[in-house]
Amino acid sequence: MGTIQALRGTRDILPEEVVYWQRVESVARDILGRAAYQEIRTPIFEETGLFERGIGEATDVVGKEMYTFLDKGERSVTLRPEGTAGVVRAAIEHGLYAQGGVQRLWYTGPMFRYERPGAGRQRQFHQIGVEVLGSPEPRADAEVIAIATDILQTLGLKNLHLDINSLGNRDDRLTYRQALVDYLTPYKAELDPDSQDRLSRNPLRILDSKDKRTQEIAENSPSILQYLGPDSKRHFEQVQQFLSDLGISYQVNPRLVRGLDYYTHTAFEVISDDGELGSQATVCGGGRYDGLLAELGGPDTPSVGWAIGLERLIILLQKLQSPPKFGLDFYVVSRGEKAEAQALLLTQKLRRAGFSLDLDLSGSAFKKQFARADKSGAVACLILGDEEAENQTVKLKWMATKEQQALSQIDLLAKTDELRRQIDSNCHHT
RNA sequence: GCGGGCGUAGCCAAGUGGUUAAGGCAGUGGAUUGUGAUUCCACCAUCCGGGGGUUCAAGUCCCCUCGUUCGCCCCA
Repeated sequence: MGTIQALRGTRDILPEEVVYWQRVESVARDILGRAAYQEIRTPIFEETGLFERGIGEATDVVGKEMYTFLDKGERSVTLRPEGTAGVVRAAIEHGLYAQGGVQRLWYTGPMFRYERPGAGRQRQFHQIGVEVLGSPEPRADAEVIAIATDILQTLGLKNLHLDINSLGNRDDRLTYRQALVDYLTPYKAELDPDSQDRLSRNPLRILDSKDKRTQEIAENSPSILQYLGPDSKRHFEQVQQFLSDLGISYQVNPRLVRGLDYYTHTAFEVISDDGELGSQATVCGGGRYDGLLAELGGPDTPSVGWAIGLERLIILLQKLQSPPKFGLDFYVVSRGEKAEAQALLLTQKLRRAGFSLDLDLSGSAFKKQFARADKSGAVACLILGDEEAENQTVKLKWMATKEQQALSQIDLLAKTDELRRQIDSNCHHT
């Protein structure tokens, strides 16, 4: 068009959609607040090395999806591709772990990954996430899952399921990895090309290949669960027990592996069964990352967390609910120089008194202004014309009944309590 | 990064080589300068995402490009 438009993979969230975002944020804020989680805000860009060390250089996220550039001081900086690394960095930097046992934190904001955009996948996308630092206990795993479940449920989402798995500790994983490679190597030629490549690079990921033949082969592969040591096994069993106690249904999916290197023990995903999201059906993903703080130079601090993909969540929400309505108290109609001036004043005064008012600024004919008043959804209409301006009065018209009364502007402002009651009783919006 | 679909006004959308690019919704102005509906009238794309090419002639064919969408990869 010759005009500038939003970059590929970025988009504007227009007022109509923003109401959903606000709803998600307020539900999450409320639930997290009651669970004693504190909000943390970290920078949107960080030193590149943080992500290389934290997420893992072998991962696709780090290897090919980061927005990395040199700033004017020749530092390599990266737009954060996820939230955990920054939160952990901040926790170490400020010694948050030292302030007694367990730190419960949450965050929200934009993340950046250079990848092919699609439905529910943007280059700039948004997450809300939690991190519980300092508890090795399975109860912590269960708590964060329960909170995620609560948020999604409160928002009214349906047709979601929870998959969980355990990746064990470092040793468990190494042993298993070898066993898996041993099993798969004889089939190498039959695997799809991607998986052949992954055999040496990241064999666990072969387990959730979409290729049919690869799936058949993976079907009979050894399960990670058979390779968990006694402690890992016990941890995983306890997490499951707690989830059952909490009434949260889940399924164990031994093929669930996550693409970020820092995960240990519990890994989980909340997945939508609706078709809306296509192949990007994971709404929430997370797990335990016991080694990450130490990896980044902090003290040994077992931790667990998750992130919800907001774009995906909101796609589901929009299919489910009509947008929340903004309840307007008054629509102000005025015509004539004096009346328009008085209307402006009266409007401001009523706004200060706590009412919501839309002042028609078009200057068009009364008929048009009334038509707009009708569409605005306002409970009542305030009308000022030459006559009212002359007498310092105003007409109050109830939209639902079309009843109309004249009263002095002073009276109107004097009886705001009564007005409030009348509006509330006339109010059909929720 | 790879493979397929799509791209006409704010939105939906007809049009498939031939004069001035249907229609609907929304919007704007008006039907004797003050009342929400309906109706009526007028206006609302010098242009079909952008660029190039083929042709006497292109929104309609070809190429490139941008965007979008589906699948793969990966992830939330």
